[in-house]
Amino acid sequence: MDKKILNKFKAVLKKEQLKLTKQRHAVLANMIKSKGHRECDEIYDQLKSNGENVSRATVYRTVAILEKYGFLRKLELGDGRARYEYKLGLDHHDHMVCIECGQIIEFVNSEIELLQDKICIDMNFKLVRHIHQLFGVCEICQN
Amino acid sequence: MDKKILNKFKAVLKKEQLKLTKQRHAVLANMIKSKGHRECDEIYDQLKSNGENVSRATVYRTVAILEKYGFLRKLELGDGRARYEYKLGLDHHDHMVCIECGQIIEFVNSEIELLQDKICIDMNFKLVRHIHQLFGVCEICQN
DNA sequence: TTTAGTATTGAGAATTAATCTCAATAAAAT
DNA sequence: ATTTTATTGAGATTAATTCTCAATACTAAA
Repeated sequence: MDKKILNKFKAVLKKEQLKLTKQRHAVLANMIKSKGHRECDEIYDQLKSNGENVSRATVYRTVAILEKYGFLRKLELGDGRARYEYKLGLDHHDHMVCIECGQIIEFVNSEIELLQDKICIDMNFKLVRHIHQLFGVCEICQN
Repeated sequence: MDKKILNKFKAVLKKEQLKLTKQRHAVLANMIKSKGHRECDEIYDQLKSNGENVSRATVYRTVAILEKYGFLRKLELGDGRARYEYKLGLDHHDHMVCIECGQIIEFVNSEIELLQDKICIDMNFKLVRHIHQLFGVCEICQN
């Protein structure tokens, strides 16, 4: 794992009086390696098949820590399962979701981001995070 | 209940070979009356305490129909419970959610809507619905 | 490096929103 | 009024997630 990331993780853990365990390391490493929009069970299965010993409960717990400290972003796509994507140091984007095939497409629009910030300033709302998801039919599924 | 709305509901039901039952009427009437961002259990409890006989299962079933045909909008605020708001004939808005007190504030921004439409056109994505939620700390909770 | 102190883990139970089942019932069509 | 068809309700079921707690693994201090 990249040393900078690992050091940041160590720093966060120390600050919060948490310990760096094999399991936590494995979950973070796995998220960094296979970028995507991933369910906990998927992460769990993949670690298992790599022979790494991590329980489902620990995956859930770790992913929550990683989200809290900005390593991961949690996505709720409305199908009852949370997804996580690695985000540390990457540019912000939002998501389009195809309601036919489930494909997730990323989009970026800085104008929208600016307008969003402005709304929050105007309404004296301290923005922490946001969700902007477009649901519809992707190019492929339209044919 | 407003006659226009009722007639539209009747038309939808007929087209889908569904029947207009006391229960369906009660759920719709309740949603129209008490506008807000409502959980199914809340709707259920309120109907119960009004002496109206509707089961939890029927509330869930009815709310799904009403969403499908544009009477209601479903909100997923990331707390694992779906909310519904009455929307028929009302202007579109999105939501800010205070992560301290849970308050839901509505906001409107037509510029963002336009940009959003443009993105979809550019990417050849047929937009059906969208979610745009801002999570942060509201004015009151900042003090 | 050993020990003492504290946090973490895993297996399975518990929780919880939402959905499903199916016999009894109610609405619509004839 | 009768027949046909959809709906309802009670409770069982599902499925994602969280919880429990004894056994285990990390960390810091001696």
